[in-house]
Amino acid sequence: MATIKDVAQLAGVSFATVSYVLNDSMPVSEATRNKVLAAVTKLGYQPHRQGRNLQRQRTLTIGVLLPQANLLCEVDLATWLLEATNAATSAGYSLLLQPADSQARGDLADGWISFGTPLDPQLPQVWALAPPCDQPAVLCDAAFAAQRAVETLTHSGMRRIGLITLPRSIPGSARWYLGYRRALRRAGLGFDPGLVVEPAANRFHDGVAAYETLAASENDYDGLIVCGHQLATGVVMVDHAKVPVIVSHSSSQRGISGFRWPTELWAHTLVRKLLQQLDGAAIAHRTWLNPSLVIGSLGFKEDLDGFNYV
Amino acid sequence: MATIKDVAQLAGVSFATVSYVLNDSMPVSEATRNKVLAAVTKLGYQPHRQGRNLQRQRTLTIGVLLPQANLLCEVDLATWLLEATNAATSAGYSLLLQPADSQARGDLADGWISFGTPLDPQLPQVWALAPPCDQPAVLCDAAFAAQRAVETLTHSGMRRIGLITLPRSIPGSARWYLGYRRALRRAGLGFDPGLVVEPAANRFHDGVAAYETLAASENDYDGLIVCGHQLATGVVMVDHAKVPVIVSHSSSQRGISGFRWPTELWAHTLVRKLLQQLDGAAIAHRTWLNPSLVIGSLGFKEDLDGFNYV
DNA sequence: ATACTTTATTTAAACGTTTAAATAGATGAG
DNA sequence: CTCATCTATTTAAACGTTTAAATAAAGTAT
Repeated sequence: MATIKDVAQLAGVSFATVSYVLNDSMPVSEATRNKVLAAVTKLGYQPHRQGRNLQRQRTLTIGVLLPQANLLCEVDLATWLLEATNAATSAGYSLLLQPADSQARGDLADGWISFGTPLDPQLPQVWALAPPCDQPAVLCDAAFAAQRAVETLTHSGMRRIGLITLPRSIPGSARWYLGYRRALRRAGLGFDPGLVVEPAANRFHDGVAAYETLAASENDYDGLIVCGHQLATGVVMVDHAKVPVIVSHSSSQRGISGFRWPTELWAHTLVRKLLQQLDGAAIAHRTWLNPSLVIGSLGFKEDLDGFNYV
Repeated sequence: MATIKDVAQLAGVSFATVSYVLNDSMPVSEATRNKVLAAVTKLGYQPHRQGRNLQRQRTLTIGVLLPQANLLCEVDLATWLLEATNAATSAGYSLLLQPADSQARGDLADGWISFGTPLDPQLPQVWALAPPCDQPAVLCDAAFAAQRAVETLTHSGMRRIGLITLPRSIPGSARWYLGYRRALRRAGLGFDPGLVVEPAANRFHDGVAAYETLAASENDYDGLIVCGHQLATGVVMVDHAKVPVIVSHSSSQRGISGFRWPTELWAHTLVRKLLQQLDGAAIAHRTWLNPSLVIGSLGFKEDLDGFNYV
């Protein structure tokens, strides 16, 4: 592995000059610059991260605090990580994984991000140590989705909207409920507890069970919202498409309406914001990213005329 | 952030002595050792990773090459990463994420691992640069699962076993097919192409379609194997439980038999092996981890007496 | 007591880089 | 021709650690 000294020797200059060329931190004559660059390419020289960091007091690394369990069932952690990695890499940084409950964060990274939204009151307790409070707040809110779903249905004339929530043990579940209630209030509709079913767990057949509970009850509903990928799969399986259904995750599986979560954009934005913050820029206090509703082809669009959401 | 010099000063010794105490690399008298340790705890000193690495030529970091798409549909990348992180952290290492197609790997990490199995011939082409060929081979093979599934069914007297494979576009799909054919051969059963259906894609309703194709064909089958989580969900949804079914992923959703993939153990073992390799130990050429078959309660166990797999 | 060994500690060099300060070389003004 | 000014380059210190080599202090054999 070639060092800066090898480059300097080959180019016949001092290694400080090489550094100046590479960092543009001092004026260098055209002639020497060319000599240096030639030597760099010839040797395939790449600056040594550790050595550079030692001086600059920068690690060129972004830490990711990884919770022991996937906190956010709206978004796929793998996709999120991949996109965060891409964003970091293209800025010359790399991503360092650290368990959220581990001790030493210290000087391993210049800044820390975490996978999760600070909105849910349940979330903080998952972090053993203090949460990364200086993380730029990029928010992607399930309450928005719930609200949007309700609005979509009420704009189309529905008045009694059923909700199959996530079990309350799941972080983030409260946001769905919150958005649902808020939207009902704003639409001037009353809240009927009989229209809300909370499944026992977040699995396929819990969705089926919840759906059957709702259907068997005397509560009539003319629209339905289902949270959670697994639950929704179960519901869609047994649903008779009598009323419009909106699920938490758009899926190509069937023509059901659902949300597309901006996972990639979210990760990307979070990393970019952090980098800006590290550069000393004052960043926006909060950035909101909204899931978008994808209208399906099945049992909904056909029933509703004048429907203009995309 | 306290440095080793601060500790040395407080303890009234040279900073080399501090280093010796902390690394046990030279004999130190009991008295000074105590003085040093007291100073360390008092200042909350933690050795600076970068500085240490510079000298040791070790980064104390393991790189993970992250493919742009999840290669292995048997295993959840998030779980894998989390466990790998835990394993690395407990050994004092951290995990660094790098896109598989990025250029500079160089000196960012002491060793590299990747998510994927080197068994499938399709896999290498996903890596833009050379695959991390010195990665310890910890293998978790879908062919084994397929084979085991066939054996389980044939041991119970089934003779005509249907297979809903993964689409061949998906890396790893070939392993299922391979194991299936191998097991048939070993069981002395002929191969009937009519019993194998390859869905168009790896989605819920492709599973449904594949199942219906198989059911509608004139080919009778007395057992069924379904690969892929999504496909299996679809199949299970429409299956009438007439014949025993084994799916690729055990799931608590319903009492269907399926495999549990040792994701955590896999990640853990891979990291441990790499660390041993870095320490200069000669490690086993290949380590095999096998998925275990979880027998479900539905439509299978009841039909088969004398069933002793767990 | 002197020389030799052993043990505990310190000094100093090294790792690969950046960067402040020093120096050399050229240019221009007096 | 000398001095000051500017520019291009080099020297050397620094970052936080490890570790080989040097030193000091003590113990043991002669």
